[in-house]
Amino acid sequence: MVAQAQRHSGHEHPRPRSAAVVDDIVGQLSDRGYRDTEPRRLVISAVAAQGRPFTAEELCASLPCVGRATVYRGLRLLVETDQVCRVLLEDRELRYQLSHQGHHHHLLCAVCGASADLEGCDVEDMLREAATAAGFRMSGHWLEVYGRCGECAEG
Amino acid sequence: MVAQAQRHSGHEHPRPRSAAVVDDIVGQLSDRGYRDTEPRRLVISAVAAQGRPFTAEELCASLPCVGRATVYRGLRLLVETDQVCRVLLEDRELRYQLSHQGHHHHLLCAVCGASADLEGCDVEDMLREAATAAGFRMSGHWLEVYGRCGECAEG
DNA sequence: ACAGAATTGATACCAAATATCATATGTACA
DNA sequence: TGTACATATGATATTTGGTATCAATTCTGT
Ligand SMILES: [Mn+2]
Ligand SMILES: [Mn+2]
Ligand SMILES: [Zn+2]
Ligand SMILES: [Zn+2]
Repeated sequence: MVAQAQRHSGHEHPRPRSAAVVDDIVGQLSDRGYRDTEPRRLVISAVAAQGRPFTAEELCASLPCVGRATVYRGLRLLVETDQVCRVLLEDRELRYQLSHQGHHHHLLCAVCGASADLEGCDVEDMLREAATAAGFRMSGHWLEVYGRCGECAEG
Repeated sequence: MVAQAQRHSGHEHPRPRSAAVVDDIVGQLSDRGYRDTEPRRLVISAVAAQGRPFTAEELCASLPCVGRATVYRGLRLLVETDQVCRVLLEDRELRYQLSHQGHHHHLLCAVCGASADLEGCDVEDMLREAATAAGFRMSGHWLEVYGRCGECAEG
């Protein structure tokens, strides 16, 4: 059974102790040898403040005091360390959001941009089997699911 | 059961009667009101000549006598009319290949770039169910499967 | 043929992202 | 507590992939 997990929508309440989230992520990075810098904290803080999937450019716009290159680098680092996951919209626009760890996929609302995680990827076995049947050895997959969230489906 | 379909690899023999493929596609386009033009035929012919997923830029390079805009427009038209399908690599590079009709997904070899179609998308029901459980109404999905083809898996 | 719509392609333009590289800053350690 | 030096930053230039313009050309139906 695929279970619904964290919802990311503009309607939810502000994340409790956003500073704690930042400290946690900075800590994880420190453990891996990455420095604790002011611009980095600003990027992480801005990421944590987003209510729904955001673009790199949106993040840049919300961080006028941080260089563009630094924002992009920070985002890449966060993705590489699994702190942030990438979300691909139907029009191929790339967005990001805080990761809730582990391999999972996204339900994306085409109307309001909200997303929900589909944790526990049950398609995995089916895909591996199909890949084997085709003579392939599967190493991974990418899946995004598009539709309308409950609110946007009404009307 | 997900079945293996057409293989697209550099190792296969040249497609028989490539001209027939072009005529067929031009015919389909004509039926929909699109004109039979020389540049269009050149684009279709080049598409049909590819042995594996190709980028728009690669196609442009192989068609120095056709304008870039025309190549892009031709490719877009072929995608819109389901003659060609889009393939997304792990690094987000967008490629194209002749479509074997209907909704399906791709098995992509990370080593040699070969692809195989997974026809009959059995994940559909599972995803719709999961989406419903999360309060979404699913309208579509995008799935790519990565790995190694039989040849590249050896060694 | 002809008219008129569709198509083309040179060019300009745009957005997203990366490469450069001189400067600034964090961290380990003497 | 200072210092050395690797790491990180950010202004800027560049690259990549793709779209908008628009005058000229080419199809297609009559
Ligand atoms: Mn996610
Ligand atoms: Mn395909
Ligand atoms: Zn919505
Ligand atoms: Zn291969």
